[in-house]
Amino acid sequence: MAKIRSTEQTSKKEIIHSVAAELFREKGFRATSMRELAAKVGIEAASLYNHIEGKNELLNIICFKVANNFTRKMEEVESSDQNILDKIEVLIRYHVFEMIHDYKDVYVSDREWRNMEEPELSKYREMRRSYRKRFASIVEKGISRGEIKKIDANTAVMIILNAIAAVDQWHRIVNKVQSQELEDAMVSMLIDGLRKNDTPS
Amino acid sequence: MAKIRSTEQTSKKEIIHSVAAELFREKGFRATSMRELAAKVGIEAASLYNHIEGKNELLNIICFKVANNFTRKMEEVESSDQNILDKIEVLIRYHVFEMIHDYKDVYVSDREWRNMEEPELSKYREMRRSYRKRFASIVEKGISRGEIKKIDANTAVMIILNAIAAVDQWHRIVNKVQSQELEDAMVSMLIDGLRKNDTPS
DNA sequence: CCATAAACCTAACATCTGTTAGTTTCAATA
DNA sequence: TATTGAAACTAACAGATGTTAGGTTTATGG
Repeated sequence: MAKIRSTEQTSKKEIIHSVAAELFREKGFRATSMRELAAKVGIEAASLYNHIEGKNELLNIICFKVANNFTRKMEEVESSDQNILDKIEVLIRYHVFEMIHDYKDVYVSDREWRNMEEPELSKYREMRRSYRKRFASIVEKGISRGEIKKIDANTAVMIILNAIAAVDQWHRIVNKVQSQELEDAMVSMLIDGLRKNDTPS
Repeated sequence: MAKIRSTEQTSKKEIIHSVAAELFREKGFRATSMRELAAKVGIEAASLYNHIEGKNELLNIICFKVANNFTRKMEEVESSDQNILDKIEVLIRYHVFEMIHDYKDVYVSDREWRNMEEPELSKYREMRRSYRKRFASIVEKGISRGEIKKIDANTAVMIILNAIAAVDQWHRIVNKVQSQELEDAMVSMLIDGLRKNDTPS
């Protein structure tokens, strides 16, 4: 049917999405042009539109894919019967895992979501808000049960999420340090930061 | 000399810089147009050029102002004779302080510096790299002295800096929680996360 | 081997971008 | 009151942007 009907394993559409995520991460959504994206894929800009709807769609798909993953995990954690600090540890480890295995998309969804347009923008904002709220609820339960030191739950969640969140140097560090070691360091610092000090110095 | 020779206290140049920082923070550097900036200042786009050199200059000034502040503080801390955990606490408190009192600029310098052009871009990158390296050196000394748990120093610095770094919700949280309370929560979580557990559970 | 249709191309559009040129305005000064 | 000069304006530039229109290539199924 076409020059390359459907490439070996990954379709051209997938390639475009992957290259787009890479460029969005590297230069930002606004700073990435369709001509640049096309060039990196190996075709002309106009040809992109045989595979995708437009530039905005590329960003939308990235953002909602990531948001859905985290929402799904949150539901799983909420319905488990672990104690609070274990729940938080599971969430932290999941963030690190996603960061390592889906780096480009997680980074882009975290830094470039503002560039979405309505109505997707509002929907994404709401998912983000909801996730943080549910995370904070877990922390608050931990405080009331005495497992977690008295601290503002929203602040704690903000600290945790940002600590893990997108860093341009993340992948560089992953290559130096073992990813398992990184995950443990993250958990160690953040969980110990939450834990109530039974033996204050 | 002119319609408004020099406004009450703040010059028009200062107003432009302030509005620019606000827009850059809210929408990003690339997504902010000179016409939009001008409209918010209350003049035409071309009139901006009576006060500033261009769009890039606006970003350069913001980024280097912030970078210089942190570099200065780092020198101060390095030459003090506090113990390691106190040094780190001072740095964390300074980050929080800057974040609260110079929110827009700190946020922009953290998220939008990529949009600078050479040679400023390289210079800024180097300042950033240097700051993190010096921070990591402090952490490493803390580890070798046994004040800090064994942890990869670069990872720890990355966690700390990102935990504090630009959050869109930062100022909203500041309004709810007392800023002093926020600072203490930050220090509590991050310092306890570093501290060596003498009494492991 | 021909019809098909996906995938590519070139050309162009309308709009937005940062910036410059040249002109006008007007309060302060001489 | 005439001169001055900062600060504003209008108009326009040159280039980049996302996207569309319309024609061409190419591999395949009948």
